[in-house]
Amino acid sequence: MARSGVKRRAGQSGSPGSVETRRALVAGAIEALREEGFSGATAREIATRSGCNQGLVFYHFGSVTNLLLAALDEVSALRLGRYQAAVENAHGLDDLVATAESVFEEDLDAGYMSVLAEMIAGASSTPGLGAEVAARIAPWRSFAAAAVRDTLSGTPLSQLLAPEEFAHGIVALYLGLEMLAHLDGDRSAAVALFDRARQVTGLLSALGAVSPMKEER
Amino acid sequence: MARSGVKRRAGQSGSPGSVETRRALVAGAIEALREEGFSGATAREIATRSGCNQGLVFYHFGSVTNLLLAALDEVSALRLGRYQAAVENAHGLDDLVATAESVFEEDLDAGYMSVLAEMIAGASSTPGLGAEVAARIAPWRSFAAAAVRDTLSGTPLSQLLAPEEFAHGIVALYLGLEMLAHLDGDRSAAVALFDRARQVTGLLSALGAVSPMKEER
DNA sequence: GTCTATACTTGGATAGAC
DNA sequence: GTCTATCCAAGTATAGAC
Repeated sequence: MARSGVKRRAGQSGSPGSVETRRALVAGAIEALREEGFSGATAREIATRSGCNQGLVFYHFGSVTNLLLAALDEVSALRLGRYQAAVENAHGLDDLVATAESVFEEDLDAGYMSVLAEMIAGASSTPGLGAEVAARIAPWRSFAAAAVRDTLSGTPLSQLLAPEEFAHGIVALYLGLEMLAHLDGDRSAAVALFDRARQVTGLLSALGAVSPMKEER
Repeated sequence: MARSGVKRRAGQSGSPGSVETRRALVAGAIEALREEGFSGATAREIATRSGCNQGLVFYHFGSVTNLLLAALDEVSALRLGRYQAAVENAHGLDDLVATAESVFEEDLDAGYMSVLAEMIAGASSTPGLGAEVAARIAPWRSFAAAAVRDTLSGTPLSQLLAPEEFAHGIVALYLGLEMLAHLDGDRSAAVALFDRARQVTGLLSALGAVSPMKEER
């Protein structure tokens, strides 16, 4: 129903329908995680959403957990690329916050952060899953740290805030905001917070605490 | 195994063992949510941890979901009381952050925030659960808002930060920090963040942006 | 490579004995 | 009020036909 495309005929010619099926399953897993949560992302649910058979989950991924991790990989890579591009185009702290807000809303719409949140929360129920999920979050932490470092470098704030610590806080805040927004289907509180943050950074810039860097280079 | 007490003999005298059993089940549910996550908090798992029979879950609470909500109620009331007491005893922004840190670590040790996080994440898989959980989080938001309001009132910062917005951010940050800390079993990043925050608030106080209020009244 | 059928397990929920 | 037994639905996983 929510398939991204019509499935190819099976066992045909040289072109492996395998790739198509794997894609469909991963897409279905993302959808299931997003809409039904970790405990609702079962092999049968995913198979239905993928438009393919339940047995294929195990043929291609060996277990539901592995498929969910593949889904997390997919989402993580996709979004990390998007964030990196967005941050690169942002000039100064002000613009960075504005960018953060728009990408946050993008995530909320597409439910990408939900996938992450569900996997983190679900990790406690499956032995070994925690480490796998943690490994997939590490790049996010370094990404956020690099962004913070770049933005603050050369400003007085860099003396006050350690990038790695700050980055961890940002990731945590994102996660929490998305969970709360998803819970009651109301993103207004999160949006208001971003707007307020922009006000504060605007003020900071005006006070000269933060120089609008990149565009002056 | 992790029972808080030995179970009383059943169907005895006038004193209702019912109360005891309900308590045990709620305690077991909290434990299960904390250690096995939402999807691992099954009737059988809870019953085992409670030291009582699986059928009693349904006799006393009608469904597993209802029991989990009762567990959330319990945890929420318990912790909200603790937070309120702690914040009342805190003087000024500095002390407030220090208090926040110690209570955060308390939560982490006892796994109270885990219960909340699991219920929020798990809400997506059970229709109607989201609203129930949201209703139980509302008091936290108001509490945090009141704390922010009290602390900032009369300071220049109160012009800049709206309590409700800020409070929402704090709740989200707490939630995110606890999820990340629980994921890799490492709270050091969160602790470092709190320490840094204390540094910043210390600096703010020194700059006179925030007056140490309550003790001057 | 995909589908159907099926074995096996676990979980929610109820009935009836005590 | 509690326990045992049991039903039924759902989930993981595998075997074998196509």
